Amino acid sequence: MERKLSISGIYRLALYSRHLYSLNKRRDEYISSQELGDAIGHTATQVRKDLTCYGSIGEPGKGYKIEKLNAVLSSIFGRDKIKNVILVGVGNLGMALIAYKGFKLHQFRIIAAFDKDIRKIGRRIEDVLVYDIQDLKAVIDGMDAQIAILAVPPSSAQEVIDMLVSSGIKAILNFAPIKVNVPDNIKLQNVDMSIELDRLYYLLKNPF
Amino acid sequence: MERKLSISGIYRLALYSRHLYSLNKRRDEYISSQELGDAIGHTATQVRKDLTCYGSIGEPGKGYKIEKLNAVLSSIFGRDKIKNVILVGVGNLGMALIAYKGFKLHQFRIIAAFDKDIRKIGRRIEDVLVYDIQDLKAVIDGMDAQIAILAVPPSSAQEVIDMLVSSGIKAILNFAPIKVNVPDNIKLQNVDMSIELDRLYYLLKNPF
DNA sequence: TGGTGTGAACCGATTCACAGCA
DNA sequence: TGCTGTGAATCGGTTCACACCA
Repeated sequence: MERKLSISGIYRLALYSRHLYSLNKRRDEYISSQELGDAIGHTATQVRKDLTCYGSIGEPGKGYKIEKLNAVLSSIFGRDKIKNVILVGVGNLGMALIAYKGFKLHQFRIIAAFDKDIRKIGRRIEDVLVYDIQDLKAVIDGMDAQIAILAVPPSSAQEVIDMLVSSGIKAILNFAPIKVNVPDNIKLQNVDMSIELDRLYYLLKNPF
Repeated sequence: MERKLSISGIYRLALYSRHLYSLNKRRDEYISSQELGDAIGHTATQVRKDLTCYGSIGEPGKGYKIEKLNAVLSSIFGRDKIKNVILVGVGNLGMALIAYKGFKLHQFRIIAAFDKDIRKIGRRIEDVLVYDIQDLKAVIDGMDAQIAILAVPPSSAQEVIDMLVSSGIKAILNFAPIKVNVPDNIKLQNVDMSIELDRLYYLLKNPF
């Protein structure tokens, strides 16, 4: 049980886990690092390096026992339990996120939404109730939610982040295209969709 | 005009560009690598290294002339012109993307949307007309669009990608959580929102 | 003095090469 | 023979240290 997994290693681990999920019903008992690598677009060596972080799961000459590997990865990503998530910002993006099937598929469940717009508060979107952002702390107090998705305009992002942190949220997925600050002990992941377009445009204009 | 910019370097360059935008009206004529670095969360050295890729823009003892640096970065990211983008998949996410202000802000404009659902075809969402995906090639033939945003379910992602490629699209921003294959000359950028949650969950459970 | 530009050193991640086990 | 596990080599990106310029 080493502790030597790069940031992109986590990414790959999640991809391995998903791939195993997708071939759940397959008859083969084993999968090789080569096949797993091909499936997600990485080298066999890379796969083996990543996987040895969690002990010697593979068997020389045979490969990785699918059931066993699946169990290990599922445990790492908590696939066996439902993970509660809250959403702040019920605009277009927020609503799309509530409806997004991908979260449910991986056992993430949005259990509450928050907004500051009176017209939205009290509404129910796909079973998710929208609360007043002012009641954030009170509402999530009894809920076991450590992760928040932030889909508010850039102008109020930092303010809401501070509220989340003081309400006990431990990890934030931020969609606001702005640099926000969080204390060291809070995990932050930014998704900036328009900057991805910038990158594509750059690659388009600067071929190499 | 070196050609030595890492993949994350492009990212940072876009951030520099945005920061300059945000202080457009500032009186200072110059900005130092230190200040620019602080603003986006990187070191001054990193900023200087990144910027020298595009020639000696800075002035020793003074810093970078904002106007000049802004012009260089704006040119790199085509901030001066409107860039046409098409969207495929008008579900919840697709609609949210059409409404997303961030794209407009950076001069990306969605000029056409496509879906295979009869009920959606012909509708107009925020000025964007939804076409039949079957008509993809014919519709975009006269349009100057090289970038596509893909927001379809995983099951049809690869099929649509192939259509996009054969219709002349050169870069794709893919929101479908699945590994898709494109020819070498096509630029691809994946955004997988649920895998970001996986990562956050991992960081939460494996503090280091 | 204050700040850029840049070769050299460093460091972390990936790849190579191969020992060892079924 | 086939495939894992892993030290060693390599690669690329970041940081350091400093020459140089206003």
